[in-house]
Amino acid sequence: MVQTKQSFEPPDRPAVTVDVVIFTLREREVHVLLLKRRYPPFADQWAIPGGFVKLDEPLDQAARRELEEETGLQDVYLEQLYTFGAPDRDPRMRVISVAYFALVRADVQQIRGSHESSEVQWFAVKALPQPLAFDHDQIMRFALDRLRSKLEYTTLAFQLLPEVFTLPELKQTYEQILGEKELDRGNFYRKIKEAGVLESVGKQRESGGRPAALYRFQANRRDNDFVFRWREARIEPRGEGAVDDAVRD
Amino acid sequence: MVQTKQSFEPPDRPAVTVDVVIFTLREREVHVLLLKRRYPPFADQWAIPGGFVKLDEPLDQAARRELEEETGLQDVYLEQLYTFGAPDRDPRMRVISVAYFALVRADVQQIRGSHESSEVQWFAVKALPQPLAFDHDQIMRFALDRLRSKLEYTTLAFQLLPEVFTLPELKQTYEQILGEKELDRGNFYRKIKEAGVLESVGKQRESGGRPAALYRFQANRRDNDFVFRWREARIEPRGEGAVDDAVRD
DNA sequence: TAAATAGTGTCTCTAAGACATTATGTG
DNA sequence: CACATAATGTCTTAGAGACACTATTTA
Repeated sequence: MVQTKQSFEPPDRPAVTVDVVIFTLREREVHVLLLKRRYPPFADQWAIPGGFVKLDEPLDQAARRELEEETGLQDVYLEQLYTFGAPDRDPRMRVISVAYFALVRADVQQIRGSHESSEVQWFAVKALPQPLAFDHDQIMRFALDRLRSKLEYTTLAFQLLPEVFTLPELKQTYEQILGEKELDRGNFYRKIKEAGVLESVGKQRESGGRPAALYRFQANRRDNDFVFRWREARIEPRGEGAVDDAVRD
Repeated sequence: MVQTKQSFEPPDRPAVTVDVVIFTLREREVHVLLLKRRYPPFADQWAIPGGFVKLDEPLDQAARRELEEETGLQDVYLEQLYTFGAPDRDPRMRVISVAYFALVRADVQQIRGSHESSEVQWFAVKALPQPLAFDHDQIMRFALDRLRSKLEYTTLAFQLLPEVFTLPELKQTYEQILGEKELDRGNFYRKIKEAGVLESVGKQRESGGRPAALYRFQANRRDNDFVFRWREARIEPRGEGAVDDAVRD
């Protein structure tokens, strides 16, 4: 940035916001948190939580602040997603939005009643209200695509589960996010176990049939290169272009 | 973004710029374009080209404009990289920079003498001036990481090569970007050919020994899922964390 | 003992990696 | 022919996928 010439005063400045797509697991299904707008534009439509970036505030911190305001949660997995800056995305003024997504553990999803907005609600990603306000449908698609593609080669899924979980639960989480296809139990267990990121917690738990063993995620084992890759769950490229390709705005 | 309450007037706004890391191939080596700053801050240091986003201008378009101003090129591969927004990244004021990277074909790298800045120069990525101005070292690292990781599963490399090229040239490009390791010729050719993205241009070309066959990239073949994946060229995770992980600013 | 769910074992086949061999140009 | 580089072929092996089988609980 910043050329050498011109007096360093940008003419008019766009506003900059941070939007955070917050994922969690509820009743074994992936959900996102949305707010209902009270005033125009897009009154009564659902929107991704977000707000202005303060002048002396890092972007990540702004995202964390939003997250904390809406959910009361800290220490959450947070990752910058993409920056959306179409000039007309907010009819009132030029707003550039740096989008983030967050993964919230299933066992701590107490939503603090937001002081800002009357209606805050978790929606299953399979049953999102349509359309969302602004360009939030697009942001949501980006977030889901990113989540899906990173599931393959990272341990992101563990960030959604409670601290202690069973392999069937983990498998179901993967299936939830990757789409409808059912993963092969044997192959799934084999891969996960070979990755060596699980710590057995010995206990058991009821579930109708044979109890499943409980595990904890071994975050410490940094030596592993977490590469889970399931061809069987391969995500077919979406119509408009690949997940992280080419140019968009 | 945008809450329901508060009067919709953000207090003070950060400036927003677009920075573009421009890659090309020169003398078989990967190069990036840098500008030398004439005035403080960071006077006489090299910087990634960039500039302010106009109030009614999409981000991508701002990036293309910068690219065109510096290189005179259009129709170039361009991809948004990441948004950098640390409050102190520019000592003069709060500047949020949306970084892009561009891949310029090797056969059209005539740099237009920029009207803005006296010194514009291509640097081999293996011999970059250090340190760059602002947080541009970080941006550069991001760009290289992204390029490397996407080489594995996309056809990005073709965007750097001239329209007609040989397999040895393609292989060398991969090697250049992925690091020092030499890829196995047999395995490389096999994978590329099996991907079915090459169109033979029959001709030959001198090179000391047996002439290599010429090929053209078959961009049209949209049916393929381009997945090149070389374990032999595996990129070892950098010290500070994986390419696209977790939180940074 | 039937139903339900958890967990393990095994076979096949693809494809990655290593490496040898052949092909085609020049001096 | 020697040399240089291009291109193809072959063997081995890891691992993904399919699927069968065993284990452990409740009704």
